[in-house]
Amino acid sequence: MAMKRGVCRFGLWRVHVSWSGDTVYRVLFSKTGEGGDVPPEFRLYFSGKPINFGRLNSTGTEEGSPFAEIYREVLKIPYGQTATYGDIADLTGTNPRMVGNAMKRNPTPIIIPCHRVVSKSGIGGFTPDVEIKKLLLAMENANKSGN
DNA sequence: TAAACTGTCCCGC
DNA sequence: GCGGGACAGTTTA
Repeated sequence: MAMKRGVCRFGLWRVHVSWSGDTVYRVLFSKTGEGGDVPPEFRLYFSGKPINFGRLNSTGTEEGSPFAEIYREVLKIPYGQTATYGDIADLTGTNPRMVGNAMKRNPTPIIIPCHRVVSKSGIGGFTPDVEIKKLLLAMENANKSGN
């Protein structure tokens, strides 16, 4: 199956998705770009629907990846809720620094909801821009309970 | 308030 | 192929 590439709008940002069928290979944020198809889950999610991406597979989460266990725990965080780096570190038997590292290396943000992992005393960080994280959390918080 | 701790990836040799 | 530095945090002194 040929890999497709599409762009979905999220506020001022554009979400570039490389995917094929029900597998997502890469999710990137930028301020430019348009056109192409993205999986329907993305359009629903960015339109404010409290959906999950359970149908979609994403690369980087398969066994063998050093961060697989961390990603697996992050995937369990429900829509509209957050966990701290320390929580994930505790669950996976590593340390918070490692969790932040794993989030940064995460090839498919949104699907792996790294924006739901926050610092114990703040929002933490986000690549390429923490502003995206703030927007995502605000959106989920506004829609999680029937709006 | 400052420093140690941690595991992995990336870059330079 | 190997070694040093960097990193989206937390805890302790």
